[in-house]
Amino acid sequence: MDVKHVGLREIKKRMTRDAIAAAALKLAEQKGLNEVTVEEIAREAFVSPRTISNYFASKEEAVLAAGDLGIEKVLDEFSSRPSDEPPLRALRELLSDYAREHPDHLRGASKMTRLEQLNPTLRPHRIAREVEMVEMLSARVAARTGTSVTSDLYPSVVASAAMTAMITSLAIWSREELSDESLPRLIEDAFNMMTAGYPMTRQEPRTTDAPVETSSP
Amino acid sequence: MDVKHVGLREIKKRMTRDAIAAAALKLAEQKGLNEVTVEEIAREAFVSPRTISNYFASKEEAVLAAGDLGIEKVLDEFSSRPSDEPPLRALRELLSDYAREHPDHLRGASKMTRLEQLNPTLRPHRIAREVEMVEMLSARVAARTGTSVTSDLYPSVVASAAMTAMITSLAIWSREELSDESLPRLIEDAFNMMTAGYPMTRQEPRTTDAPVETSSP
DNA sequence: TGCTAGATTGCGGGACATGCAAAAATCCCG
DNA sequence: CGGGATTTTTGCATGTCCCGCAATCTAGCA
Repeated sequence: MDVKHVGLREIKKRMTRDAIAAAALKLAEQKGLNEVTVEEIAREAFVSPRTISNYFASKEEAVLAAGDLGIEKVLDEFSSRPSDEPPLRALRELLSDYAREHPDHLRGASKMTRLEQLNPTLRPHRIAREVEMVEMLSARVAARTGTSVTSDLYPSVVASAAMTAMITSLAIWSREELSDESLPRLIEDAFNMMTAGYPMTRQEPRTTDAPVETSSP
Repeated sequence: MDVKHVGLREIKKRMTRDAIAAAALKLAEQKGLNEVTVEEIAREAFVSPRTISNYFASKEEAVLAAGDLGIEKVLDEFSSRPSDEPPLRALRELLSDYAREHPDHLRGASKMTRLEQLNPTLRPHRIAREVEMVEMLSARVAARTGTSVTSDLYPSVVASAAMTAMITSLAIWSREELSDESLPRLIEDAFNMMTAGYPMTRQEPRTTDAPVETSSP
């Protein structure tokens, strides 16, 4: 009586939800989110405007739902790792692996970043979602290390570092239009930088202003 | 012709702005932000509702403006430091000093955290402001170290780490209702944890659950 | 098939953000 | 000191949005 019986109900619910999100994203990409009304989204998704309000608190959240990172799984994998392993090492592995295995998904998520620059209204909501992730991750880190989220710095600081590694890697990867293979490297670099205590990088020869190579093969 | 002539105009502008923010904060503390209309805020601040829209894009931003961290100055001080000093060391000094010298101001900012838990609508906006700070700081770090915000991980990662140190310290300091003197220590601890490469802290004796000492001298 | 719980819809009200133009306040220079 | 120029404040009107409520429709199950 809990999460059992994934009946047609739940399925259809998720379908309409996805339909709404997809419609919102599509229209936002076409015209810019400000020029899109919920009524249009409703038509595009074959639902009533009222229904949209039932699923999302705002247009923004609808759009955001379409470009989700899908990292929840990573969280679970993290928890089922040997707990004597340093959290940041585990997260480095998990996140770079994730980037290796789902580049397409992350391409989608980075499209969202573009959209965001075009529609500033999206920013607050997207960032809020990130912070939610950080909080969930903090809880797991705390559980793993026997520390407290409310009174110890450690879990939040570590979780935030991991998310930062992911996000800034994604940002650079997207801005520079790099290849799929380079994202995992970026993520690992970011984590390494952190676990090395943020050494001042007297510019490495390549990163400064000369592009690695032309990105297209 | 730039920032000169701080005429009566500019002064009054800032005054009304502050008045609006203060009014919004006061009412939000009383009734919860959702139960407060812009019209009420307008009455409380002796302005027209329309004027509020001239200054802030939403109620939320008005409230937020009242609990600002006021770290802009720190940014400037950061830029005028010897640039051979590692950024995180400089920021550790600057931010812990800031906490030492303006605990009252930070108390105010931490009140905002409480309000936020009561009014979830505030979260996105507040976090967005934090990210703005990170971006400004990233730019300064980049300028300092000769790296690029758009193509190097370093500046964003460092800036984000610093802001994380500040924010999580504030959060714990506020939740645990610690003394004024313990905030700078927390901040320094956070930075030290980072520059030490996030060692797994098998709980240090004091931070876990025993308060440092009674806060009153 | 028929009953029940859950989902969708329509309607209506309250609130907000924004453009525009008029009115008030401030500034600057003669 | 005074009057024109500039900026800020204000009122009004419009379009949109969010949400509560009640009615309708649909899936689930006996």
